[in-house]
Amino acid sequence: MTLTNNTFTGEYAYSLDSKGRVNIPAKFRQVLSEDNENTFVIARGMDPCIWVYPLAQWKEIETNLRSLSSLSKIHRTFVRNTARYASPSTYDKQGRITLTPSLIEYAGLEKDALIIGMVSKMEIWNPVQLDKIDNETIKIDPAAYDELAEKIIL
Amino acid sequence: MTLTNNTFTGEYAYSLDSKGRVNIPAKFRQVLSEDNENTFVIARGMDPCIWVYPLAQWKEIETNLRSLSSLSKIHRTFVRNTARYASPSTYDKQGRITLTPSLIEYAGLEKDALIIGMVSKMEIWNPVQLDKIDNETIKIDPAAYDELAEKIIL
DNA sequence: TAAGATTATGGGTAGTTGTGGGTAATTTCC
DNA sequence: GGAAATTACCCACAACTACCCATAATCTTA
Repeated sequence: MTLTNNTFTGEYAYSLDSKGRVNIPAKFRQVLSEDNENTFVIARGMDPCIWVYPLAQWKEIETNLRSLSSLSKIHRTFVRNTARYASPSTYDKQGRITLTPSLIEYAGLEKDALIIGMVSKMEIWNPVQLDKIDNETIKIDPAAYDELAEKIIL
Repeated sequence: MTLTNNTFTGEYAYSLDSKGRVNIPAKFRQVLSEDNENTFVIARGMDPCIWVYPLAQWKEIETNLRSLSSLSKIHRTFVRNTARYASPSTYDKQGRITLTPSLIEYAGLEKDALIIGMVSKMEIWNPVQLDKIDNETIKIDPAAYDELAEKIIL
């Protein structure tokens, strides 16, 4: 089964160990292209979860961030909020990355960690927290979905 | 784990010692290219913090400053305020740079120093002061912020 | 189904990193 | 020119992290 490079789908349940390590699903590692150097960049998600980018993907974001001049306050704030919580993590021989205490706290992670493929990146959730968000999602304005329908063909 | 050269991300809590020294995060030192000669240039940030540039990066800024005509009052003021408080600092065997009393005072630094990767430079903050700024950030135009996010984070 | 391979999880150890302080060289000032 | 103060360089220890190995669980394949 040869899936597209650097494309992540599916849901995996792992545990966070006492040293702050979580496994990266073997299937995700298998589709990683060489230029990612076995490395991911973990960052704060927009929801209370951790975003995990393949290194190459993150580098593109970095390039965009570099183009923002620090003379603008909103630029400074944006760069700070984005870069501040981002940190690279190479997976070990067992296929685990180490999360930072700051991100573990942000995502409210305890023993269980749910990893979700988000196509170009992945998310790490506390399963309990995700359930909560899922229930709220039902309340999303149907009109918003209609608007989306014009952009995405399902 | 080889991240892009001269690119800084993440947040690190260190302490300022009695001699005005702070550690430069090991990860930041590792990605420094040779031509920086283990040297940074520290300067006043636009926010109440210290900006720390790799030497090579600062040299580019100097070039840009030179191109600003002194005929304009705004230019003169800008160049003066930028150059005035800038000073180079080479890190010692333990990886620490020495800050100037003037900059320590400007950033309101005491015992704790928070170092933040800002991609092409880093910032040194008094954590208390940064918290304050963070709270003010909420007042930033959310629409402009979202627009930026959409443009930068693919 | 059984054997081998792969995957998930836990823990030990050596090397690295952060922090404090000491000493010699350099600069400043009277 | 010499004393005091400042700066640059060095050493030492404690805490932490990256790397390695071991074992258990799961999947693959013959």
